[in-house]
Amino acid sequence: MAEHRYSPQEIEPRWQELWAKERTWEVSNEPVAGARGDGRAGSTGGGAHAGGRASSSYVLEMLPYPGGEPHIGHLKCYSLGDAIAHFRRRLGARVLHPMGYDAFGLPAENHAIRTGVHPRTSTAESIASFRRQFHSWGISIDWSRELATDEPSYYGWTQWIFLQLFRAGLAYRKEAAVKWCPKDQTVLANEQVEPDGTCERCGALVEVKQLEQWFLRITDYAERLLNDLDAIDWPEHVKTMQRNWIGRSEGAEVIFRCEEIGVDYPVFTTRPDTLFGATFFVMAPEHPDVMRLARGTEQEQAVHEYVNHALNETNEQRGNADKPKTGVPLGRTVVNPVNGERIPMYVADYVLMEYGTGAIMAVPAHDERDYAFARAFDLPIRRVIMPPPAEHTVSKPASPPGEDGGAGELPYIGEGTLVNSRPDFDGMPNREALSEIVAWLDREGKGHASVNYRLRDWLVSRQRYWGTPIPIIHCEACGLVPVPDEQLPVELPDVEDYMPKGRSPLAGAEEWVNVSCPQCGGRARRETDTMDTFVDSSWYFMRYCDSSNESAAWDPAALREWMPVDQYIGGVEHAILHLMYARFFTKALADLGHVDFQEPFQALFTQGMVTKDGAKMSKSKGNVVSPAAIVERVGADTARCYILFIGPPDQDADWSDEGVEGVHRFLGKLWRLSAETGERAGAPSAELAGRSDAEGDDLALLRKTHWAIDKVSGDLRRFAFNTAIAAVMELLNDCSRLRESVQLDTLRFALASAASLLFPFAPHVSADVYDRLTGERVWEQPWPQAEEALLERESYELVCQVNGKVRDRVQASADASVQELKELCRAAPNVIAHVDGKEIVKEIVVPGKLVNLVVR
RNA sequence: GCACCAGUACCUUAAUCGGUGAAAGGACCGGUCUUAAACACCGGUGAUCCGGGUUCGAGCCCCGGCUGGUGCACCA
Repeated sequence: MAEHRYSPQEIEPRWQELWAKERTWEVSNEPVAGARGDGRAGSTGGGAHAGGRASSSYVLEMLPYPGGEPHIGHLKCYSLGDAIAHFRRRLGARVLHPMGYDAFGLPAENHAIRTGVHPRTSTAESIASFRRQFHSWGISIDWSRELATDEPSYYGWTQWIFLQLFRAGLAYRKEAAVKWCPKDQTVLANEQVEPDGTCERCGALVEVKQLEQWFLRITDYAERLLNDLDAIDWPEHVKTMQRNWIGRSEGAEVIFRCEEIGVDYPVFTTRPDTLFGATFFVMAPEHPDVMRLARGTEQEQAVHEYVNHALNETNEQRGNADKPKTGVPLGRTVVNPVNGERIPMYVADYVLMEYGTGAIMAVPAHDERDYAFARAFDLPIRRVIMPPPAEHTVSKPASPPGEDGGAGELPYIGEGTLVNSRPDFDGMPNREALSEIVAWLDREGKGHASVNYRLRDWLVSRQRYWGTPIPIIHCEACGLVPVPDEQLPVELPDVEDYMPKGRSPLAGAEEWVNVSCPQCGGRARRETDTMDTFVDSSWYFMRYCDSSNESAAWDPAALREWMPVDQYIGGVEHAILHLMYARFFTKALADLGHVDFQEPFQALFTQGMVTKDGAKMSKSKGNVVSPAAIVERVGADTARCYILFIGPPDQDADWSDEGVEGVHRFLGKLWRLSAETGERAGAPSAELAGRSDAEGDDLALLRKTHWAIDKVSGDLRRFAFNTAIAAVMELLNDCSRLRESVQLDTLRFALASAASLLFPFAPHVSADVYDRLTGERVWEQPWPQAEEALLERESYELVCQVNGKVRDRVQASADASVQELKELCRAAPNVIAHVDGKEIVKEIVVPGKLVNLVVR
C-alpha cells in the first residue's frame, strides 16, 4: 500500500515551475479571435469560451510598497485578488492581472540616512523578496508587465504626465503656509497630517511654514470627483469618506467692508438667510490681514499675543469643539452689507484659515459656535428665524416676533420664518428667503451665490531625495521652463548625503542642478524638489496595460482593451488619498485627450485588516505573523485558503495558528482521499460521473456536488470566499463519509469537482488533485455548471406544525399541491394527537418547507 | 456629540423570501489505530446581547436599551 502524505513542499514548486515555464498567466493586448486560436484553451470546449472573442477583464490589487518583506496583509490582498482573477478566467474572460512596486518613498530614504545604503539598493532587495514570495504563493501574475515606480523607464512618464498637467495650468507653484515635518525635514500634504497634528510617517509634531511649493489643481475637479462617485461600484462607506473629504457646501459669498482701512472682506456662508442676525465678524489667526488691521489700535499688542499663541497650538488642542471659545477684538469694524450696521471684528481660533475665506460673519442666534463666543464675550444675540409653531399647539401662528420667549431655545439651527430682517423678507420661510436674499445681494453687487469645498489643492513637492524629480528648469530670464519631452526622463542623480536640511538633498548635486535653459540657452538650475509618491501611484494601472512601451506612456489601443480596471482591491486605508488622486489623474488625462474614460476603477473591494489576538500586528507588540514562515511550514495553499476562510474578506479578521491547522488538515484530506481514489480507479479519466441512473448514496453525493457548485459560484460572485470554502469542506466531508458506499466514478466526480471549486483559493493542491483524478489541467477547464435537475429534490421532509410548533414530519413529493400538503399534514400521527378535536382556524402552507395548522 | 455597521456555542464565522430541531472550522471530550504519543479515522458536548412589538411562525422585520467597531467632528 502506497503511503499517501500531503506534501505542499513537493506539490507547490512543481506547479509553480510549470506555470512559469509555460507563462500561463500572461495575456497579450491583441485579443485572439475567440478560444479557437488558443491551443491551450480548455479541451472540453467550455461554454463560456465558445464562439466570438473572449471578454477582457482587468483585476488589480493595489501595488505594494516594497519595504522589508511582505506581511500578512499582502497575503490577504493578493489571495483575494487571485481568487477573483482565476474565477473570471474560468468563466471565459481574458484576465489582466499584473504586479508592480511603489518603490519611491521615505522609509527607504530614512534607512539610507541611518545606514548609508543607497535607497535603490535596499529597495531592490526588498522587491526581490516580494517577487520571490509572490511566486511562492502561486499568485497568477502576468510577470511580463512587471514594473517599479523608481525605474527611469517608469518615472520618465510620470514626469511626462506632470508636464502635461503643467502646460494645462493644472500644476503650479505658489507660496503657501504648508505643513512641515521638522523630523523628516519635508513638506506634508494636508492629508498626511494626523488629527492630533503629528506626521503620519514619523509622529513628529508638524509645524506651519511659509514656502514656495508645487501644487496640482485637484480643486478644479471637486465637482466631478463628487458627482462621478454615483456611477461607480464602490463600497458606500468609501464613497461617503470621499464625499466628506470633498466637503461641498452651497451658500453665498458676501462682502463685508472695513471702512477704516478701506478693504473688502468676503465671507462664505451656507446661511445667507441669517445675514440680518450677524452681530460680529471673526477672522482666523492665520489670516494675513489680522496684524494689519490691529496695527495702530490699542488692541495691537493683545492681538499679537493671541495670534502667536494660537499658531503654536496643535490641531488637536485647537480642534476640540468642547474647548471654551477664545479670541480678542481687533479694534475695527466692518459693515454688514444687508443693513449697513457696523459690527465689531474679532480674531478667534475657532475660525479656520483653510476653509472658506478665513473670515466669517457670526450669527450667534443661529449657530452654536457663534453663540458660545457671543456668550463668552457678551455680544448681542439677535434672532432672525422663528421656529414653526410646535406640533401640539393649536394651528395659531407663533408669538409675534421679538426678543421674547416662547420661540424656543437659542441657538436655533432649524427651519422657520424670517423675522427682524427687512420688511420684504420678514415672514418668508427661510428656505425661500435664502435664495431671495442671494438674488438681492447679487443685484446690489454685495455678494453672489457660491459653492465652497473643503478639498484643497494637492501639494506635491517634497524636499527629499528618493522620489521622481520634478522636470522643471528655473531660468532667470524665462522663468519656469519644462524639460523638453525628448530629454525625459530627468534621471535622479546619485548623491552622497541624503540628510535633508530644509532643502532637497538634490540641491547638493551641483553638476546635475546646473544646466542651460532649454529656451534661451542661458544659465539655469533644475528644480530640486521631488514628487510626492502618491503621484507615482496615480497612474500605474494604466502603465500595466502597455508597460514596455518606450515611446509613449501607453498606446491608446492598449488602454481601450483593458481600462478601466474592472475590479480593484486594496486596504480601506487608501479610501481617501490614493483613490482620490488616481481619480483626479484619470479625469485630467481624459480632459487632455490622453484617455477616454472618466473613472479608473469601476469596482472597488476594500479588504479588512488581519489582526493577532485582537490587536494590529506590529514589531513592537511582537505579534507579527510572517507569511514566509507560514508558507514554509504548511504551504501556500493552506495559508491562502485560511486567510480567506477566516471571515468575510471586507472585515477585520483575527489570525489564529490553530485555525491554520484546521485548513491544513482539510487540504490534506482532500489530497489523500483523491490520491487514494485515483489509485483505486487506475488510469486518470476525464470521463466523469454518469448521473442519469444514480440512486441512493450515489445520488446523494451527486446532489451534494451540484449543491456545492451552485453555492461556490454564487459565493464567488459576491466575494463570500469564507462560505465558499466552507461549502467545499462540507462536500469533502460527504465524500469521505460515503467513499465506501458509492461508485468510484461518482466519488471521482465529486472529488474532482471539489478541486475544481477550490482552485481559485488553493491552486497547487487543486491542480494536483484534478490531474491525478482526470489527467486534465484544472485551470483550462471552464467553471463547472450546476445541473438544475440535481439541485431540486423529488421528495422532501415536510415539516408539520401545530400552532407554530413542530409536531411531526412526513415525506412529501416535490410536486405535491397545496391541498395535498394540507392533507398530508392533517394525517400525520403526531399532528392528529395535537389537534385532538380542536377547531382548525387557519392553515399556512409553505411549499417545499412546511404546513402549519393554527388550532383553537 | 453625530452618522454608519455589528452583537449567534469557549473562539472565528454561516444561515436567499420571516419557515424544521440554527451550519462549518477550530477548541474541548470519548472511541479506533499505536508499546505510547502525534497523525488519521469514527462519534459527542455546546449558541441567536437584553426588553417590548408585529406575525400562524422572528437569529432575520419594527421600537427602546446595552456593548463593541469604524468614519466624521469648531467646515461657517
